[in-house]
Amino acid sequence: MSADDAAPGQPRAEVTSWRELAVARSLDSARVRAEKRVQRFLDAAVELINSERGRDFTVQEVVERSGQSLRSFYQYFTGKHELLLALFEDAVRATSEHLEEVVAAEEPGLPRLHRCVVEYYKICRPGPKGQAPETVAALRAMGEFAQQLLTEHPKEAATAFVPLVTLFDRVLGEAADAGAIRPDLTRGRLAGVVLQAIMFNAFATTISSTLVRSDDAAADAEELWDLLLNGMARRS
Amino acid sequence: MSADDAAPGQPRAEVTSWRELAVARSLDSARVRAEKRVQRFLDAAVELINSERGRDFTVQEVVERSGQSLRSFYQYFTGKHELLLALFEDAVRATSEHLEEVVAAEEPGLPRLHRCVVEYYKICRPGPKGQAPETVAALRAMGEFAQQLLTEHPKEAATAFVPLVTLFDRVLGEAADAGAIRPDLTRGRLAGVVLQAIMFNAFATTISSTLVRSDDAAADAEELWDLLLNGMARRS
DNA sequence: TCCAGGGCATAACGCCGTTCTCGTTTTCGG
DNA sequence: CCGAAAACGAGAACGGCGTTATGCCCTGGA
Repeated sequence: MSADDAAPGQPRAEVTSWRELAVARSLDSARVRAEKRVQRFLDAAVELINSERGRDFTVQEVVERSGQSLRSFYQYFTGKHELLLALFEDAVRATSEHLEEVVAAEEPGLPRLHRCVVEYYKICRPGPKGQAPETVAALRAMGEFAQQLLTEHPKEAATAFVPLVTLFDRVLGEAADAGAIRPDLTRGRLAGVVLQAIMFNAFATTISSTLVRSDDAAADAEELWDLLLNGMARRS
Repeated sequence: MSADDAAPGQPRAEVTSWRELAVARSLDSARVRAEKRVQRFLDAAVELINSERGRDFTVQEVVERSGQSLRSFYQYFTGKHELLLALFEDAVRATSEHLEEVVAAEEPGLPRLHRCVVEYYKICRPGPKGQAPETVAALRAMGEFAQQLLTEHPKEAATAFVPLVTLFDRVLGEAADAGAIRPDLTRGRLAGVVLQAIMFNAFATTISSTLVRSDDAAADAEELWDLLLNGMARRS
């Protein structure tokens, strides 16, 4: 998938001969065409996935909506799994970029971390309220897939989550530098644990709906943040 | 499905005539037979589900392994979904009973809560180490289904989780009575949030495997407990 | 003995992911 | 502009799986 797979092994100086340029340009034009087609599949899938009865869309539907053919689909994706993976990676990337923008407005340290947690919670939480871009909203619908990916293909999952993990790790690092975070916690792991706690608590808000009921996403987000920050122990 | 659907609408005194007794006895015997058959299906499914390549077993396999027929299967279950639901309910029930036993040995309050959290983490965490009864171990393999259930059928999910939620709520209540828990947290919700945090962090340990790697389930359990209890904020 | 119901085996149906075939269109070097 | 090669579209076909339907056997009670 990478652009620079020209040299198949041999170490070679960066001779930019006209010949190579021509080849590269030819390959490039083919590649942009291919990428355009792939993108049409991805767009169609995104439309389907956050279209009310999403998530369990069929390959046929993607093909029809994208105005292409089944043959093309299997020429670009080895299967539905790979499409979902690409979708998920895009959603994670878009989400982390979105978070990056939103969070930049807060001052580094605890306020930024707070905003980060609450905003991510709101993105993951299902509900009609969502003016986020479609690609970001798609993340919501992929909770189930995320779970499956995390358990069945940990390697791929970890790769897909990299943008979000690094973002959280960075923001956590800023907060730690500001002296707001306990210094005895394992850095890298904390980001993952916090991310998971937010995601899955937002995805499934109803595990204790027999005891408590809530429709206030903002309040739930704050409560989760409070729990993550302060823990449940009574201060001594 | 219920046994007492004898009176189809009319209000009737509890006349225990011999006629009704006979009918009841006949129905009872039919019911125990039915329950035996259902149990055979469930047992077969449990065997399959924690048999290495579990989770995605087929209805045919369940039927074959149980030595019964497809027809019988669809006579007792409306579909595969219902089988999974029954399996899940059993797993939750068995797990909460198991936890109840283990936890009874600890003194009420924080120690019991700690044990509860750590033990539940170990049950949910995948891995070769598991001398827990089969029914309990089955819970591990149903992480994906739990997620699906939580998002697509919140009502059923909440019902299925009741035993675990009430157990955790009780233990949390004991700890709160002992003065170890912040009194300003919403009681019922806390149980659900804690349960979810443990479950999904145990199910998917690898979200940040690009940063940190760990094979020590006990240490991870303690770390999660520490985070839940004390939060990530530096003590003032 | 008879017969009705429960149960088994198996075929069949529909959905869906995936593969294959065939005929057409597009691309690209010369 | 041409011709070969690659890409593409439309749709049939295959296989797995959940679900339903059919036909036969075996048992148990009148």
